Parts: sequence; C-alpha cells; structure tokens
Amino acid sequence: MTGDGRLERLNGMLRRRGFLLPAFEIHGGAKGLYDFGPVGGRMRSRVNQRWLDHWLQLGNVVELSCPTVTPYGVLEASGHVGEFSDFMTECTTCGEASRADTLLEGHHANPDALKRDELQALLTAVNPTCPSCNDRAWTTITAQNLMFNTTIGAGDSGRAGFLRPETAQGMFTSFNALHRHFRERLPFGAMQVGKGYRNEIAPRQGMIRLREFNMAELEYFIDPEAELTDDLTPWDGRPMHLLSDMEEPAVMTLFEACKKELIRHPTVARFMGITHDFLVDVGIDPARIRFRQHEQDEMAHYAMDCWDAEIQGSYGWVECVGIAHRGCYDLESHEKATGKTLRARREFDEPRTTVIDGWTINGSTVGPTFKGLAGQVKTAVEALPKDTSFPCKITLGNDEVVEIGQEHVKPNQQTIKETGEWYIPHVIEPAFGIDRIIWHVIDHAYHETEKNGEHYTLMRLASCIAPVDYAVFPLFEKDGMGDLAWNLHQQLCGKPGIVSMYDASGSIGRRYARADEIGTPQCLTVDHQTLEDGTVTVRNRDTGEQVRIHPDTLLA
RNA sequence: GCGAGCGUAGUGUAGUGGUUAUCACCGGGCGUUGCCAACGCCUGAACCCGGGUUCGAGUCCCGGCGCUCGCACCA
Repeated sequence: MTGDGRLERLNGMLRRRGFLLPAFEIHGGAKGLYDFGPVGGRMRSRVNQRWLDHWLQLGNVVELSCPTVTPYGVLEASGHVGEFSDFMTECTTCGEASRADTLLEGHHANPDALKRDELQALLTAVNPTCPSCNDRAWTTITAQNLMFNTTIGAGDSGRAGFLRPETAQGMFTSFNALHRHFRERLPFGAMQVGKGYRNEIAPRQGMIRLREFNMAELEYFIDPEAELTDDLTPWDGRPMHLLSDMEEPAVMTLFEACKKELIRHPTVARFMGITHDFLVDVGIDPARIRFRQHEQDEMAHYAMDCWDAEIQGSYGWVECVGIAHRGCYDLESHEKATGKTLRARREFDEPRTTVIDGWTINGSTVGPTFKGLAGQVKTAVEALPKDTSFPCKITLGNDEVVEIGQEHVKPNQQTIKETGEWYIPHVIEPAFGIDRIIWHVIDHAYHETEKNGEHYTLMRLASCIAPVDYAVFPLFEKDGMGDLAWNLHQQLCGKPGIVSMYDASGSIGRRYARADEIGTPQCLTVDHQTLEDGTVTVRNRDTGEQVRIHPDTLLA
C-alpha cells in the first residue's frame, strides 16, 4: 500500500476524467457497483476484445454468449446453491447473527456440508451457546445466499432462479452443441466474456470486490487419457514467479515446474503462459505478476488443481485470474442432475472384444419368484463364476440372502466387440476478472512526474487498449485550422476500431496534458504548415517527440 | 454483519450554531498567444438523503445510504 495519497489522487483522476465512477451516485450510490464512464467504457470493451482475440489464437475455441439469468436447477447441479449459501441464525437475546455451521463445529465432522434441514435439526439438538451473550435462544436458520435471487416468470407460475455467479455453467450445459460443432474431436474450448453477479456481504476496495463484474472465462475440454502435446517452449526464456503449495517461492520456467510436478497438468502450465502473455500485452508490469497455487483446503468445490495469477498493485497482491483443472466435475454434475449424456467418444486403437462365459437369469422364473428383487438377482447372478453349481445362496446388493435354483438361471455366452468408449471430458478453465485486470492496468500505467516544476500525471497505457487512439488539435481554431482538424478527426473516427478525440479548448499544452492523462498514445496537431502542405505534427505521449507526417499515412 | 472514523462544486478542500458557504485546480465563453497544464476578462458548479433539537443547522441529535479502516466473510 502506498501511504502518500497516490491511490486517492488516482481515484480522483479516474472519476474526474470518466474512467470509473460509483454507479447511480445521484441516488446515493450502491455498494460494489461501478460505471465505466465515457473513457473507461471504451477501455473495457477493448480489453474484452483483446482477450477474445488472444485466446482465439488457439485455433480450436469458439465464443459463446449465455444468459445471465439462470434457473435454480442449473446452479443447484453445479454445486453453487450448496457452496454459495451460508445458513444464518440469530440470537433472540442479543440479536447477534451467526453462521449455523460455525456454531456447530465440534458437534459434527463437517457442518458446512449439511443440508438446511439437517443443520436445523442439529442446531435444535445441540442448542449451542451464543458466542456473544452466552444465552441459547436461536431463531430458525435462514439461507444467506451469495447469489442474487430472482424469479423467472410472473406470479405462481414463476420459477426460482439466480443471476449467474460465473459464466461457466452456460458453456457446460451447451457441451453437446459444442461437441457437434467441433466434429466430435477434442480438445476444444468455449469462451465467453460477460457479467457475473455475487451478492457480496461486504464489497471493499473499489474495483477489487464488486457485486456485478466483468468476467472472461474459457472452458477447455480435454480427453484425460489423450497424449499431451502442450508445447511450453515459447516460455523457456521467461521464468515465472511461482508459489506452489509444496515448496518455497521459486522462479522457474513452466517446463521446469511441470517436470517437478509443481504444476500438475501441462495444459494448465501452457494456459499459465498464455495468461502471462495476455496480461503483459494489455500493459501489466511483468515484474508484478506471480502465480500462486491454491492450497488443498482453499480449492473451490470443483477443482483438482488451481493456480491464480496474482498482480501486485495498490491493494497488494490480488488474484486476477484463476486457472483451474476442474476434472470432470461439472459435466458429471449436470449429467446426474438431468439424466442427459454429456460425453465424448474415444475410439480404441484396436477394437476390444470381451468374452462373457457365465450365467444370467431366466426371466420367466426369476421374475415371478423374486418380483421386485429380480433386478438385483440378475446383477448378482451375472457376477457368479462359470463353475458355480446350483442351487446356491447368494447375497444381494442390499445384504439380503436368497437361494437360486437351477431353474432360475441359464448359461450366458457372448462375445462383445467395442470399437471405442464414451467418457466425460475433463475441463481446464482459465477465468479472468476483467475489472481487476483493468484496475491493475490503470494502476501500473498511472505515472506521476514533474514537468517544468509542476505535478504532471500521465497514463502509459498500451496502445492496444487505450481508450482514445488519436487526439486531434487545431493549433488555433481560425484560418481554417479548426475545419481541417475536425475533418481529420472525423476521417480517423471513420476507420474501424479507431477512436479519435477532438479538442480545441485551452492552450495547446493544456490539451497535451489532458490527452496524456487518459493515456492517448498520439496527438495530431494541425498548424499553419498544414495549411500549406497538409502535414501535421505527431507527438508521442511517452517521449514528447514530434515528427511531421501526412495524415494519409494514418488513414490508409 | 459488528465496531470506529468520515461524507461541502467535476477534483481536492476551508468552514466549532448566526449576512449571499472559502480557496485552488477544473469546466465553458471571449480575447490574446506560432506546439507542451501561459495570460486577461466573463462565467458554471456543492453542504449525501430523511427526520429531530433550535428563533436560526454545513455545524448538534437520530435513522438511512455511501466511503475508509479493523474484525468477520470471501472460488
């Protein structure tokens, strides 16, 4: 943290110049909600686009856009309803609210995992003392959900739902469409930039903890048994700062980290490299990036391994990207909840033949004899060795013992040929907090210097994400310079992807200063010479150097 | 959610119950100026919201909202 007021001055500038502003401020504001203003809005969309372009380079990923309004069942299946709720109870004597599971620690191995009814029953049975006033008078527990509740549809026909806490689930539920799109060939990925919502109990620290935030996620589906071909050589020359859960902080290449099994999957390592490239590309200082591995107990409910990219800024080290190996958790969960198949097929090198030579049931006798148990009898009989002699007693799956006679069984001999198998793909997920990244881009780009003995601030933003590409100034708005400058400005704005800003107010120095403050890489000034030969001066933000060019070279 | 502190123009601020709320930067207009926050004149803009105490509240009290910090929480 900087104690010299830099953060305050930076925040003031961001508000003044229209990067970031508290949302709905004239109504008193709303915690954890921010506007990207007239300058920040453009920057946000450029970072989003840059992110998409960056991952599209993989060549086997597509972009999706799924709804933010999500039915209850989807997030119940994904585990969010369970994991994202805290059950609260209030002491009727002193009014102190407590988490029910916290009160019951020591009375159950893992109270956090209990369902609402179970937790209520345990609370009633134990009736713990209030940590605040030592009384024992608790209200009925209520679910305090970190997801925003909503109702899809009106009145009694309305269906419970939530605003999504991550973009991922829509991509999992679309798996079959993706699988078809990619001609049923893995690996492939789906990605999405969009809003996510978490009803944080206490949003803090500006852009770091938001209730509505911009996220960008890629779900990359892989065959867990396929040979791994991830190439880590592009990062051989760039050792990364790694904090693993095993060892002391280390600086080593991704290749080395994989070899030492600090990083447990090479695709995770490759995505760490790609993530690093992205962060540097949009202007994060590489010296202030590190990767930290999650401890086993802090891992999300779905993850097998997880590395956060952390960026150092005014709030210390902040996790801005999570790269998680989610295993088959998500697809399997949605399969279980829906009964639908979310699988890919893996062909065997050689067809596999299985020879079955044993017993099966004679349906016409087992059915009438065992009635409802017939299914379990079938399973048990088919597990019997071929040399079994009947009658014999067998134990069913429910521990019941039944006697099977010769009349209940018949020989089962068949050869089954399988050319492949269906499996649940595994998922590697890089998940980016775009707001946090934008915050750190700004934080790292913001420079306070002195110019002619006065304070001077400028943003050294990467030109690929700068909110304004060119600022166009007439030296004076007279002798036709104003018209020429305005024309140039309009022509520049006509170029796809280019934003120009026209500014004719104040002295030329003041206009340069304004452009520098929002990180405009180049300023074009129309002056008297422009009237003669059409050239303009181009002034570089970081060096202040000026060269004369003909604007056609920019408009080509 | 608990506790403490805070909330005045776009930004940063002054203001300890009493005229028309201070100052600077800032924004806009005009003039001047031949390229780095120049100058002159003019001008714009605020007491977070609601209630109370008081003859009178930016100032004191209560509640709400927001901000900061600590605790708690946190993929």
